[in-house]
Amino acid sequence: MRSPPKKKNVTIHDVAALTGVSYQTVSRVINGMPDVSATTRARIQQVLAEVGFRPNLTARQLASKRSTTVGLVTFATSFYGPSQIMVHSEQASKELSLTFMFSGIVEPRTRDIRRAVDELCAHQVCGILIHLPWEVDLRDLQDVCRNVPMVAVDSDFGFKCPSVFIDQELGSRKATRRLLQLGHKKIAHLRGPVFWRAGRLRDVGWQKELKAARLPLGPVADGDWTAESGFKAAQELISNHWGKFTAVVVANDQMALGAIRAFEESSIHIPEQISLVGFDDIPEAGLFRPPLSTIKQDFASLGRLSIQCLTAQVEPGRANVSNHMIQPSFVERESAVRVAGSKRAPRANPAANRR
Amino acid sequence: MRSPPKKKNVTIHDVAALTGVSYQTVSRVINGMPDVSATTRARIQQVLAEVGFRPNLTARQLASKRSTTVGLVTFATSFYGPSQIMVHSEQASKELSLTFMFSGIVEPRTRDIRRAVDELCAHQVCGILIHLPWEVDLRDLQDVCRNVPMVAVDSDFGFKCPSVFIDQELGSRKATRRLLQLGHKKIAHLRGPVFWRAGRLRDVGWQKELKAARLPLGPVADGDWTAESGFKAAQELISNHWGKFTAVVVANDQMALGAIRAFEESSIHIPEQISLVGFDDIPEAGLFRPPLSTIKQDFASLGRLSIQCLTAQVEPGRANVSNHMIQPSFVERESAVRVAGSKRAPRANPAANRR
DNA sequence: GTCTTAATTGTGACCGCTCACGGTTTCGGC
DNA sequence: GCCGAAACCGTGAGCGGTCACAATTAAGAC
Repeated sequence: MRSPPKKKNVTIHDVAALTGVSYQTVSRVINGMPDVSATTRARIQQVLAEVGFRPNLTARQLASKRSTTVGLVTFATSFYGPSQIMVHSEQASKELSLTFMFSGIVEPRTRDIRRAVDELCAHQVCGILIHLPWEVDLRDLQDVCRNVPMVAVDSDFGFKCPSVFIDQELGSRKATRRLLQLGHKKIAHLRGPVFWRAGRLRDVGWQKELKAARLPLGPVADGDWTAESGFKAAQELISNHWGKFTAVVVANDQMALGAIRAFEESSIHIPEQISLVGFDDIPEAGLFRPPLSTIKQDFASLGRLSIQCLTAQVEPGRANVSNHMIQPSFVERESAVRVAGSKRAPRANPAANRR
Repeated sequence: MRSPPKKKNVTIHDVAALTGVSYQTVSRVINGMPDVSATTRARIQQVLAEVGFRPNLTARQLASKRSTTVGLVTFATSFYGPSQIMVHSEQASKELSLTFMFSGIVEPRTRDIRRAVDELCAHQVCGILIHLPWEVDLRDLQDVCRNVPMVAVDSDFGFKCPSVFIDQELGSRKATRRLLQLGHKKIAHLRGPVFWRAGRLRDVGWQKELKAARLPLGPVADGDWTAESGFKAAQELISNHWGKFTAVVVANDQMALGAIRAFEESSIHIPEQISLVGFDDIPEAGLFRPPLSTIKQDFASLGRLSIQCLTAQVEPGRANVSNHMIQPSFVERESAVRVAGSKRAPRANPAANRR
């Protein structure tokens, strides 16, 4: 499991010997410090390149007590959101030339999370990104939090912590609102799991938007984010609540795919009979039948802001517990149309939005 | 960018002082070494827990010249395959309690790859996993390869290197073969980009299987893995090659989704008129309309084998340039059926395979 | 020419830990 | 009562860097 003693790497002492200067001078040119004459600097630089010197970052980290590594702990990486977060925060850290350490956890139990955080801390990361899509109470992790800079990425633990969110509730409201604009009055909801933050907040958004419009809540069915669960939930809606809705807000695009299939199997036409809007805007959403109107989350910004929020804690102006909030946007396609018998025609040319 | 001097962490010297023993003794109990009396061991262990001691892995790594970190460099993480590889190799490394470092690259140019590898080496990883879906010639990276253990994950550079593959060609042959079994004689191919290894090999597999059956190659159209490109490619097939195929092997499931839509827009029924088989078995494939018959790749095994292959290089029995090959499997659903006017009925009950 | 100052370069200590030994005890055996 | 082997515990060095100085040299100033 552990690698054996390495074949020797070249060290600054080696190049110092080769150049006939002291190791400190070599260190200076490596770090671009002043106080080295142009000629020796050039000489050293040449040797550096020749021997392919690569600084030992663990040694540097140990000596300098500074780190250029960030860690991410996350969960459920097989889903679209978490995996997007992973990819984009890595990219963002790369842009700032930070190395990226990743620790996935299988079950969001406190001890597993603590283990992941500990592992990262043991490696002396300069900060930790945490994305926990479930709503878990991590108050007993608060001590760890104070020990190392961290930011919650679209996650909410029981305690205050610098964080950056995508406004799930707003996204869901936008979805519902569009349906409202299209004249729908009876709007159902295919929920994600409500012990997921996103699941709960999207549910809340749907509710609030309907309440704001002084409309009753439509029927609800639950899923688990998968297409299969969307299929089943839609069947449930059909058999138990048929006639009680003309549109449905679906918690994510995969479930929407399953739902579309369920409606089709019951010979219910989308969007003629039932309008549908999804959430996520996965790359395939534009090629569903019909192309799916949905809510787009800007994960690239999320990643970038998260890293910025982290580095901000580390640099001069101390930890301003900032709470960024990113607004998702509505993407119009063809799965949601004006309710039958309503006046205005649906806006937008959906064909342009296939992708 | 770099974190400032940390607030002091507890070190083995601290706990040594607290317990009244030498740092070496503390080190011994931390590492579970013998030669410590049960009583002092217990005492130290207690203090260890009390102060929440966390060994500084960078220091340990530096002193011991051993590492427990593996690195992955990869590309195009937004696609299904690469992201699966990322997730599963992380899980596999976690199972062996190795820490996972990740370095994505934006463009598979030699210098970018070299930079990523260098970064990982600088962090003294004990080995590197490389997944490069493009076919790039990395022979001038060979020197680096010799410096640190590495394994190619479903990738082929210009030089010999321990590696583990999924047999793309076989997968494609299996897809084609099934279509053949169903009586199809004119089989088209919606290719992925052929500068991707998987794209090329799947193309080759399709060709070889047809040749083995002494059948002519059907028409071909190219895509770029996206659903949108599959849509366009299928349109091309329809307008330029209609009548010249009764089935099509599609290079991945996303493209298949697009293709299905294209056929449907032209009022061509799947599978009654055209049979289709995809590649990847993405979680949604079972909810396509019709549910997609496809080829499943076992990424979990790929990840596990990759890590094993890495650690094998590090441990006793030296680098046997092993080339594992994982066989993908055919998943029967409903998008491929017996060609019209052919005898036997299609096998398997597709409904059972929805997910 | 000597002194001051700035520009270079070198030295010792140390980061937190491991490694290879070197000391003490303890205790049974004769 | 002495010896030797366990069993236990401690010491010094060093991993590959950085940091805070000290030391040397070069360049001006008078």
